[in-house]
Amino acid sequence: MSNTMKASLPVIRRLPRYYRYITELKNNGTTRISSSQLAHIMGSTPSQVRQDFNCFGGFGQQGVGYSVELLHSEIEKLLFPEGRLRAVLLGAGNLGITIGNFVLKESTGVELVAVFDSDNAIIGNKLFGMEIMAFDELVSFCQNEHVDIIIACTTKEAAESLAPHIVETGVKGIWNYSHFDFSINDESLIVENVHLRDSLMALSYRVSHKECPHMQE
Amino acid sequence: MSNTMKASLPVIRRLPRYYRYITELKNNGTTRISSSQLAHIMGSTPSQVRQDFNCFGGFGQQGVGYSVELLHSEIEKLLFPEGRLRAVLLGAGNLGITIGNFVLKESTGVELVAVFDSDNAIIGNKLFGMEIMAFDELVSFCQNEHVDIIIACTTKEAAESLAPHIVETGVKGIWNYSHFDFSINDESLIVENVHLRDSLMALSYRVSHKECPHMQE
DNA sequence: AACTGTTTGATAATACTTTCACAAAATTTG
DNA sequence: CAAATTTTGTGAAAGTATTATCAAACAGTT
Repeated sequence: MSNTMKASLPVIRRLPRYYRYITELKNNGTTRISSSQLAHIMGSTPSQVRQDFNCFGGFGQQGVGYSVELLHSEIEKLLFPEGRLRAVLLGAGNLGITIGNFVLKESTGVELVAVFDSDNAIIGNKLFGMEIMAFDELVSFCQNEHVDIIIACTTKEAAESLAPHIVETGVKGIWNYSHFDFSINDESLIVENVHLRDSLMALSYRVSHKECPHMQE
Repeated sequence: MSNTMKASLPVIRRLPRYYRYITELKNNGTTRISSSQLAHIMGSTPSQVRQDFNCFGGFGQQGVGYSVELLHSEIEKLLFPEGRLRAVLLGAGNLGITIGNFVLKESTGVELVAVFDSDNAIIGNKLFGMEIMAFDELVSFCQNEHVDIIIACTTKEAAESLAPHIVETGVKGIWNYSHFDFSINDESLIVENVHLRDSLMALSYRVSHKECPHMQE
């Protein structure tokens, strides 16, 4: 116990899925699970399950398996170590409203604290019980209100024009739905892209070239 | 010219981004680009650009570089070789409407041909100019109307109950927004997951553990 | 028409991820 | 209470993906 190797990105990406299934198991009343059972559920291998958990110190017990309860709480601590993250939404259009709703209703670890838009016609309107603010107010708001992440649901152009000010806001991450790629290596700023168009195109390619790799995503 | 090695998933995932930037270059009036210029734009390396394009036969010219026009049309052919794919939307809720809108307005390679939902209160209503159909009609519709992909924007439960019928529909792929993992190894059926919650959690982890890998997504 | 500088395509080297294999630890059984 | 069984943790091997290297190909120049 205590192999302090750093988690790689593939491991981090699997963590939420572990969390999803383990939460389900916990709600089912399952108290224990082995790496092979979990691998079966996850569609991976027992080795990978053990290797993955070992990145974080390995919370299993030899000969016994893993305690569902412990796994759940440990992974939760990994995903949300400092309580809920404070997020602001940029762009109150169709997509922005949907994502905002999603964060409010379906996300336990993130709370939405403000909404911004560039459209004067809707600035000042209420959305999710908050007054929509103008983009000019973004930097000072983030600085004063300790915002952790920006959720970018704007057009490519809006995102591009906001990009130079992002560092000033002091946020640590961007959940990016815009077609703009925030400068990929700003160090200290983590960008998680959700490029819907790219995802759909990748599907299109794979569907059209069926002999494609059998790798699971 | 003609190194027929198969494209790996990471390469396929980069294709849409190449396409995005190359479309931009084309619209800018740029006619030629070198692997190093393109790598700079993409945030990758010249080696990777050349390696990637070589998976598809390599459409550059030594000493000269790549023709933007040619690149654009070749990648387009790779992404959408058989014209537009026919898609149906499952779930006409908040998310479904947003994604449906996105496909209709922002996607060139995919067309939306029908919408389904389980809620009797909205079945029969018009959405995007189409009448919302019941889930029971899904299989026969897909069989008769040659549907290529299903866009799943339903609840986990709805997706789970539909899963056993998916094979019957004869679709080739699923663009999955539901919290349900369609059985990962159905062979012949390609699933592209857009797990918003997982993506947000991964961001949360990375933001909270800033010493995390500097790998670009 | 030869020379120079550039840039690809292909192969080799490096780095990263996943899988394998087995010793150590715990439980169960005779 | 020892032997058999289970199952983790870990280090090594195998498999992928990325980056570096370099010869061959082309354009432009004198």
